[in-house]
Amino acid sequence: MNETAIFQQFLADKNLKHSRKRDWILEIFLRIEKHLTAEDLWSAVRKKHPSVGFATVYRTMKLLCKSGMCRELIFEDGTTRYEHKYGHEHHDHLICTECGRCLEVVDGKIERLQERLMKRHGFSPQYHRMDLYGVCKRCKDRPSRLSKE
Amino acid sequence: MNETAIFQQFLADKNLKHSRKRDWILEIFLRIEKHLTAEDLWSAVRKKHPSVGFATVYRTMKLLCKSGMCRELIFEDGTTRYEHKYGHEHHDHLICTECGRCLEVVDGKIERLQERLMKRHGFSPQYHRMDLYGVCKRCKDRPSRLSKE
DNA sequence: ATAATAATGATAATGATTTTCATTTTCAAT
DNA sequence: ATTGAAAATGAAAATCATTATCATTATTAT
Repeated sequence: MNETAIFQQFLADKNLKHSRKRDWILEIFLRIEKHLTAEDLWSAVRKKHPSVGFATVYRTMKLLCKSGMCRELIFEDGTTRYEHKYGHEHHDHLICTECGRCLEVVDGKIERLQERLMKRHGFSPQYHRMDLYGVCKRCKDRPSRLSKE
Repeated sequence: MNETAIFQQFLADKNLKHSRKRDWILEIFLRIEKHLTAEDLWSAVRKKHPSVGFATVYRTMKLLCKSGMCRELIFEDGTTRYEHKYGHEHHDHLICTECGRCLEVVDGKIERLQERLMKRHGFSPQYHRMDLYGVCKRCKDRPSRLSKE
């Protein structure tokens, strides 16, 4: 089952209705492999479908989250962004503080140690979030960086 | 040098003025070893000093952050909270999803692996944030939990 | 004490998100 | 295809946390 089918199934299960606008929003969300704000997504959607209001984008994103198609992330700078979840199971983030580039990474050893750390403190592990910040190679090598400092 | 002295020094260095209200806010912030919202802190301050307005609390928290006395954290639920920074150098969080209890932890092995992971991807590590969510022992053992599920 | 400047409280403004409500769509039953 | 009930929608208003404005008050160096 692909993302669209799963979302349709989710709507059916909840006795919600299928709609063309939700299709459009999901379609465009899936096309863009970035961490988008609701605003970002709305402007992308409007280009093709100017009739879609921003409230519908917000409402649809909540449904996409519930259906497992996306995940809402609040970053250190306070922005709320959405990332693809289906087919991107669990991962952490490696974020460049210069250009904002964001890599999805997983490290099995760290995952195991996190679990051990929780258990050592008497916790039953559920989930976690790990964001690692630094300067990416591209930015480090860029000569323009020197003049900044 | 203690927190108060450091803050006074910070103000002096920036040619900012010392004030009684800032003292009160810092004093009460330091007394409460919890992750407080600005609202939480304001109500704690008002109990002793009803003349303090909320804008002053917000303004003072910004200064406390800049002076290294506190750190602003945005949690998964979207709330912005402040934690003590001085004398709590770097740590990660272990959060109970039932009761909200929050432990500060550090694991040297994880720290080292995080650094390695970043370097492997060409990043120069700067800082990171790791929040581990689970159910704490106290909540796990509480019989009232059974009836909830 | 004075003058200059920063700090403050009350209030207005902001920005992101959510809610309301009148209208339009969807969908299942005819 | 038509209908009717329920859900979805857009536009505007409401909300919530936070920040900015501005007239007044407090602090500090002189």
